[in-house]
Amino acid sequence: MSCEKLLRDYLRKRGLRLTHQRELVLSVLHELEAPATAEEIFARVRTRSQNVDISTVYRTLELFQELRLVSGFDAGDGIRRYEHLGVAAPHHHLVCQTCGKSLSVPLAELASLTAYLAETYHFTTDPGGLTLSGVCATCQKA
Amino acid sequence: MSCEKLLRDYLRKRGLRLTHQRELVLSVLHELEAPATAEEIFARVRTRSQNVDISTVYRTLELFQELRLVSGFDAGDGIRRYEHLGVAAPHHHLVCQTCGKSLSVPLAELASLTAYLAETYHFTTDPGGLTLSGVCATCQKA
DNA sequence: TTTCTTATTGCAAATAGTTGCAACAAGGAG
DNA sequence: CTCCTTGTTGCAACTATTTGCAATAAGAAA
Repeated sequence: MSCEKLLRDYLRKRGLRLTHQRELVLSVLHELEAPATAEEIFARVRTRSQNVDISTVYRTLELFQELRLVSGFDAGDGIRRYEHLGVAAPHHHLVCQTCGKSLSVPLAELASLTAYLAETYHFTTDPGGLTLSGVCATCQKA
Repeated sequence: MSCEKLLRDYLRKRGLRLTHQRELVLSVLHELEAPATAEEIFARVRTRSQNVDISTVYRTLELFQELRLVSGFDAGDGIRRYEHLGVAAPHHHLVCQTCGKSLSVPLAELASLTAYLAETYHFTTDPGGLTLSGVCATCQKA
Protein backbone atom coordinates (compact mmCIF):
# COMPACT_ATOMS: atom_id res chain seq x y z
CA MET A 1 0.00 0.00 0.00
CA SER A 2 1.38 3.39 -1.01
CA CYS A 3 1.76 6.44 1.23
CA GLU A 4 -1.05 8.17 -0.61
CA LYS A 5 -3.44 5.36 0.18
CA LEU A 6 -2.20 5.27 3.78
CA LEU A 7 -2.80 9.01 4.02
CA ARG A 8 -6.28 8.75 2.50
CA ASP A 9 -7.23 5.94 4.87
CA TYR A 10 -5.85 7.64 7.98
CA LEU A 11 -7.65 10.87 7.17
CA ARG A 12 -10.97 9.19 6.33
CA LYS A 13 -10.81 7.19 9.53
CA ARG A 14 -10.49 10.37 11.57
CA GLY A 15 -13.03 12.45 9.69
CA LEU A 16 -10.31 14.64 8.23
CA ARG A 17 -10.01 15.91 4.69
CA LEU A 18 -7.57 15.07 1.95
CA THR A 19 -6.49 18.48 0.68
CA HIS A 20 -4.27 19.45 -2.20
CA GLN A 21 -1.79 20.95 0.25
CA ARG A 22 -1.50 17.72 2.22
CA GLU A 23 -0.89 15.71 -0.91
CA LEU A 24 1.77 18.21 -1.94
CA VAL A 25 3.63 18.07 1.37
CA LEU A 26 3.57 14.26 1.27
CA SER A 27 4.91 14.30 -2.27
CA VAL A 28 7.76 16.61 -1.26
CA LEU A 29 8.54 14.39 1.71
CA HIS A 30 8.92 11.50 -0.74
CA GLU A 31 11.65 13.42 -2.55
CA LEU A 32 13.73 14.01 0.57
CA GLU A 33 16.95 12.06 0.86
CA ALA A 34 17.72 13.38 4.33
CA PRO A 35 15.69 14.90 7.15
CA ALA A 36 14.71 18.47 6.29
CA THR A 37 13.57 21.57 8.12
CA ALA A 38 10.04 22.92 7.72
CA GLU A 39 11.51 25.84 5.78
CA GLU A 40 13.22 23.48 3.30
CA ILE A 41 10.03 21.49 2.84
CA PHE A 42 8.09 24.75 2.42
CA ALA A 43 10.51 25.98 -0.26
CA ARG A 44 10.02 22.79 -2.27
CA VAL A 45 6.25 22.97 -1.90
CA ARG A 46 6.36 26.54 -3.19
CA THR A 47 8.04 25.46 -6.41
CA ARG A 48 4.89 23.47 -7.14
CA SER A 49 2.17 25.63 -5.65
CA GLN A 50 2.68 29.34 -5.04
CA ASN A 51 -0.13 29.79 -2.54
CA VAL A 52 0.69 27.35 0.22
CA ASP A 53 1.43 29.06 3.51
CA ILE A 54 4.25 28.13 5.92
CA SER A 55 1.74 27.73 8.75
CA THR A 56 -0.07 25.12 6.67
CA VAL A 57 3.20 23.22 6.24
CA TYR A 58 3.76 23.26 10.02
CA ARG A 59 0.21 22.07 10.66
CA THR A 60 0.53 19.34 8.05
CA LEU A 61 3.83 18.08 9.43
CA GLU A 62 2.31 17.99 12.91
CA LEU A 63 -0.60 15.94 11.58
CA PHE A 64 1.71 13.60 9.68
CA GLN A 65 3.67 13.00 12.87
CA GLU A 66 0.49 12.00 14.64
CA LEU A 67 -0.29 9.66 11.73
CA ARG A 68 3.24 8.20 11.89
CA LEU A 69 3.98 9.24 8.32
CA VAL A 70 6.73 11.54 9.48
CA SER A 71 9.18 11.62 12.36
CA GLY A 72 10.38 14.93 13.75
CA PHE A 73 13.36 15.70 15.92
CA ASP A 74 15.63 18.51 17.03
CA ALA A 75 19.19 18.00 15.77
CA GLY A 76 20.60 20.09 18.59
CA ASP A 77 20.47 23.49 16.92
CA GLY A 78 16.93 24.31 17.97
CA ILE A 79 15.51 23.76 14.50
CA ARG A 80 13.19 20.83 14.07
CA ARG A 81 13.80 18.40 11.22
CA TYR A 82 11.37 16.00 9.64
CA GLU A 83 12.00 12.61 8.15
CA HIS A 84 9.68 10.70 5.88
CA LEU A 85 8.66 7.33 7.31
CA GLY A 86 6.13 6.36 4.71
CA VAL A 87 5.46 2.63 4.83
CA ALA A 88 8.71 2.09 6.74
CA ALA A 89 8.40 1.33 10.43
CA PRO A 90 8.96 4.08 12.97
CA HIS A 91 12.37 3.93 14.61
CA HIS A 92 14.45 5.60 17.30
CA HIS A 93 16.83 8.44 16.46
CA LEU A 94 20.33 8.87 17.81
CA VAL A 95 20.90 12.55 17.20
CA CYS A 96 24.41 13.98 17.32
CA GLN A 97 24.33 17.34 19.08
CA THR A 98 27.49 18.42 17.29
CA CYS A 99 26.88 17.70 13.63
CA GLY A 100 23.16 17.08 13.70
CA LYS A 101 23.36 13.68 12.06
CA SER A 102 20.69 11.16 12.96
CA LEU A 103 21.24 7.41 13.23
CA SER A 104 18.30 5.05 13.04
CA VAL A 105 17.71 2.31 15.58
CA PRO A 106 14.91 -0.20 14.98
CA LEU A 107 12.28 -0.16 17.72
CA ALA A 108 12.91 -3.83 18.43
CA GLU A 109 16.50 -3.15 19.47
CA LEU A 110 15.37 -1.09 22.45
CA ALA A 111 12.39 -3.26 23.35
CA SER A 112 13.96 -4.17 26.68
CA LEU A 113 14.28 -0.47 27.55
CA THR A 114 10.62 0.25 26.84
CA ALA A 115 9.61 -2.89 28.74
CA TYR A 116 11.72 -1.86 31.73
CA LEU A 117 10.23 1.64 31.83
CA ALA A 118 6.71 0.26 31.52
CA GLU A 119 7.31 -2.20 34.33
CA THR A 120 9.24 0.07 36.69
CA TYR A 121 7.69 3.50 36.07
CA HIS A 122 4.40 2.60 34.34
CA PHE A 123 5.57 4.87 31.59
CA THR A 124 4.70 4.09 27.97
CA THR A 125 7.36 5.46 25.63
CA ASP A 126 6.36 7.12 22.38
CA PRO A 127 5.38 4.40 19.86
CA GLY A 128 6.74 6.66 17.14
CA GLY A 129 10.20 6.19 18.59
CA LEU A 130 12.49 8.09 20.90
CA THR A 131 15.02 10.80 20.15
CA LEU A 132 18.24 10.23 22.07
CA SER A 133 20.81 13.00 22.30
CA GLY A 134 24.54 12.44 22.25
CA VAL A 135 27.61 12.54 20.08
CA CYS A 136 28.38 10.32 17.10
CA ALA A 137 31.64 8.45 16.50
CA THR A 138 32.94 11.02 14.04
CA CYS A 139 32.40 13.99 16.34
CA GLN A 140 33.84 12.20 19.35
CA LYS A 141 37.16 12.08 17.56
CA ALA A 142 37.13 15.81 16.86
CA MET B 1 30.11 22.06 48.42
CA SER B 2 27.32 24.48 47.63
CA CYS B 3 25.99 25.39 44.21
CA GLU B 4 27.51 28.83 44.51
CA LYS B 5 30.95 27.36 45.02
CA LEU B 6 30.36 24.89 42.20
CA LEU B 7 29.36 27.77 39.96
CA ARG B 8 32.38 29.85 40.95
CA ASP B 9 34.75 26.95 40.33
CA TYR B 10 33.22 25.98 36.98
CA LEU B 11 33.35 29.55 35.74
CA ARG B 12 36.91 30.15 36.91
CA LYS B 13 38.05 26.93 35.30
CA ARG B 14 36.69 28.07 31.96
CA GLY B 15 37.86 31.66 32.16
CA LEU B 16 34.29 32.90 32.53
CA ARG B 17 33.02 35.57 34.87
CA LEU B 18 30.81 35.37 37.92
CA THR B 19 28.22 38.07 37.32
CA HIS B 20 25.43 39.36 39.50
CA GLN B 21 22.91 38.11 36.96
CA ARG B 22 24.28 34.59 37.05
CA GLU B 23 24.18 34.48 40.81
CA LEU B 24 20.60 35.72 40.69
CA VAL B 25 19.43 33.08 38.22
CA LEU B 26 21.09 30.36 40.29
CA SER B 27 19.42 31.69 43.41
CA VAL B 28 16.01 31.63 41.70
CA LEU B 29 16.65 28.09 40.47
CA HIS B 30 17.21 27.10 44.10
CA GLU B 31 13.71 28.30 44.95
CA LEU B 32 12.01 26.21 42.29
CA GLU B 33 9.99 23.24 43.47
CA ALA B 34 9.21 22.04 39.97
CA PRO B 35 10.75 22.55 36.53
CA ALA B 36 9.98 26.05 35.26
CA THR B 37 9.94 27.85 31.94
CA ALA B 38 12.46 30.55 31.14
CA GLU B 39 9.65 33.09 31.40
CA GLU B 40 8.80 31.94 34.93
CA ILE B 41 12.43 32.09 35.98
CA PHE B 42 12.73 35.53 34.38
CA ALA B 43 9.68 36.82 36.28
CA ARG B 44 11.22 35.74 39.60
CA VAL B 45 14.55 37.29 38.71
CA ARG B 46 12.75 40.53 37.93
CA THR B 47 11.30 40.70 41.43
CA ARG B 48 14.88 40.99 42.69
CA SER B 49 16.57 42.96 39.97
CA GLN B 50 14.64 45.13 37.57
CA ASN B 51 17.28 45.37 34.89
CA VAL B 52 17.98 41.78 33.95
CA ASP B 53 17.02 41.00 30.36
CA ILE B 54 15.21 37.84 29.18
CA SER B 55 18.01 37.14 26.69
CA THR B 56 20.45 37.09 29.59
CA VAL B 57 18.27 34.51 31.34
CA TYR B 58 18.24 32.31 28.22
CA ARG B 59 22.01 32.61 27.87
CA THR B 60 22.54 31.85 31.52
CA LEU B 61 20.30 28.77 31.45
CA GLU B 62 22.18 27.54 28.37
CA LEU B 63 25.47 27.97 30.20
CA PHE B 64 24.15 26.25 33.33
CA GLN B 65 23.07 23.30 31.19
CA GLU B 66 26.59 23.01 29.84
CA LEU B 67 27.89 23.14 33.41
CA ARG B 68 25.39 20.49 34.48
CA LEU B 69 23.79 22.79 37.04
CA VAL B 70 20.50 22.69 35.20
CA SER B 71 18.66 20.20 33.06
CA GLY B 72 16.36 21.37 30.29
CA PHE B 73 13.64 19.51 28.44
CA ASP B 74 10.57 20.01 26.33
CA ALA B 75 7.43 18.79 28.09
CA GLY B 76 5.64 18.24 24.81
CA ASP B 77 4.06 21.68 24.43
CA GLY B 78 7.03 23.23 22.66
CA ILE B 79 8.11 25.25 25.68
CA ARG B 80 11.38 24.33 27.29
CA ARG B 81 11.47 23.78 31.04
CA TYR B 82 14.46 23.89 33.32
CA GLU B 83 15.16 21.90 36.43
CA HIS B 84 17.72 22.70 39.05
CA LEU B 85 20.30 19.93 39.47
CA GLY B 86 22.66 21.65 41.81
CA VAL B 87 24.84 19.13 43.61
CA ALA B 88 22.40 16.33 42.66
CA ALA B 89 23.50 13.98 39.92
CA PRO B 90 22.16 14.43 36.39
CA HIS B 91 19.40 12.00 35.56
CA HIS B 92 17.16 10.92 32.68
CA HIS B 93 13.71 12.42 32.22
CA LEU B 94 10.57 10.50 31.32
CA VAL B 95 8.39 13.28 29.97
CA CYS B 96 4.67 12.77 29.57
CA GLN B 97 3.52 14.36 26.32
CA THR B 98 0.00 14.73 27.68
CA CYS B 99 0.37 16.38 31.07
CA GLY B 100 3.98 17.50 30.84
CA LYS B 101 5.05 15.78 34.03
CA SER B 102 8.62 14.58 34.25
CA LEU B 103 9.78 11.44 36.07
CA SER B 104 13.42 11.09 37.07
CA VAL B 105 15.44 7.99 36.28
CA PRO B 106 18.95 7.67 37.74
CA LEU B 107 21.63 7.40 35.07
CA ALA B 108 22.74 4.03 36.46
CA GLU B 109 19.38 2.45 35.68
CA LEU B 110 19.89 2.91 31.96
CA ALA B 111 23.59 2.12 31.95
CA SER B 112 23.01 -0.96 29.79
CA LEU B 113 21.26 1.18 27.19
CA THR B 114 24.12 3.64 26.95
CA ALA B 115 26.62 0.76 26.85
CA TYR B 116 24.68 -0.94 24.07
CA LEU B 117 24.51 2.21 21.95
CA ALA B 118 28.23 2.88 22.49
CA GLU B 119 29.10 -0.68 21.46
CA THR B 120 26.70 -1.06 18.55
CA TYR B 121 26.55 2.45 17.08
CA HIS B 122 29.64 4.12 18.60
CA PHE B 123 27.26 6.74 19.89
CA THR B 124 27.90 8.43 23.22
CA THR B 125 24.65 9.52 24.82
CA ASP B 126 24.40 12.87 26.58
CA PRO B 127 26.11 12.60 29.99
CA GLY B 128 23.57 15.09 31.28
CA GLY B 129 20.87 12.52 30.75
CA LEU B 130 18.31 11.72 28.10
CA THR B 131 14.79 12.98 27.64
CA LEU B 132 12.41 10.18 26.76
CA SER B 133 8.95 10.99 25.44
CA GLY B 134 5.85 9.00 26.24
CA VAL B 135 2.77 8.90 28.42
CA CYS B 136 2.66 8.49 32.19
CA ALA B 137 0.49 6.02 34.10
CA THR B 138 -2.12 8.62 34.98
CA CYS B 139 -2.62 9.85 31.43
CA GLN B 140 -2.74 6.33 30.01
CA LYS B 141 -5.89 5.73 32.01
CA ALA B 142 -7.58 8.86 30.62
C1' DT C 1 -25.53 18.82 -10.42
C1' DT C 2 -26.40 21.73 -6.35
C1' DT C 3 -26.40 22.68 -1.53
C1' DC C 4 -24.78 22.49 2.94
C1' DT C 5 -21.60 21.45 6.73
C1' DT C 6 -17.44 21.97 8.64
C1' DA C 7 -12.47 20.97 8.26
C1' DT C 8 -8.83 23.61 6.51
C1' DT C 9 -6.36 27.37 4.85
C1' DG C 10 -3.86 31.99 4.29
C1' DC C 11 -2.82 35.84 6.66
C1' DA C 12 -1.33 38.59 10.29
C1' DA C 13 -0.20 38.64 14.88
C1' DA C 14 1.79 36.40 18.51
C1' DT C 15 5.10 33.49 21.25
C1' DA C 16 9.44 31.29 22.54
C1' DG C 17 13.91 31.61 21.83
C1' DT C 18 18.36 33.53 19.44
C1' DT C 19 21.69 36.87 17.73
C1' DG C 20 24.52 41.13 16.54
C1' DC C 21 26.66 44.78 18.62
C1' DA C 22 27.82 48.82 21.45
C1' DA C 23 28.09 49.69 26.24
C1' DC C 24 29.10 47.84 30.60
C1' DA C 25 31.44 45.62 34.29
C1' DA C 26 34.30 41.57 36.35
C1' DG C 27 38.61 40.80 37.67
C1' DG C 28 43.68 40.54 36.92
C1' DA C 29 48.00 43.19 36.77
C1' DG C 30 50.70 46.75 38.35
C1' DC D 1 44.00 52.20 44.20
C1' DT D 2 43.89 52.67 38.97
C1' DC D 3 44.02 50.87 34.45
C1' DC D 4 43.25 47.60 31.00
C1' DT D 5 41.38 43.47 28.79
C1' DT D 6 37.70 41.02 27.47
C1' DG D 7 33.64 38.40 28.94
C1' DT D 8 28.92 39.77 29.47
C1' DT D 9 24.89 42.36 29.17
C1' DG D 10 20.66 45.01 27.48
C1' DC D 11 18.44 46.18 23.59
C1' DA D 12 16.42 45.69 19.26
C1' DA D 13 16.02 42.86 15.52
C1' DC D 14 15.58 38.43 14.06
C1' DT D 15 14.16 33.30 13.46
C1' DA D 16 11.35 29.26 14.09
C1' DT D 17 7.04 28.04 15.24
C1' DT D 18 2.16 28.68 16.75
C1' DT D 19 -2.45 30.71 16.94
C1' DG D 20 -6.94 33.31 16.06
C1' DC D 21 -10.17 34.03 12.69
C1' DA D 22 -12.58 35.01 8.36
C1' DA D 23 -12.55 33.02 3.90
C1' DT D 24 -12.11 28.87 1.32
C1' DA D 25 -12.84 24.39 -0.29
C1' DA D 26 -13.47 19.11 0.48
C1' DG D 27 -16.83 15.99 0.28
C1' DA D 28 -21.37 14.01 1.76
C1' DA D 29 -26.22 14.17 0.95
C1' DA D 30 -30.04 15.06 -1.82
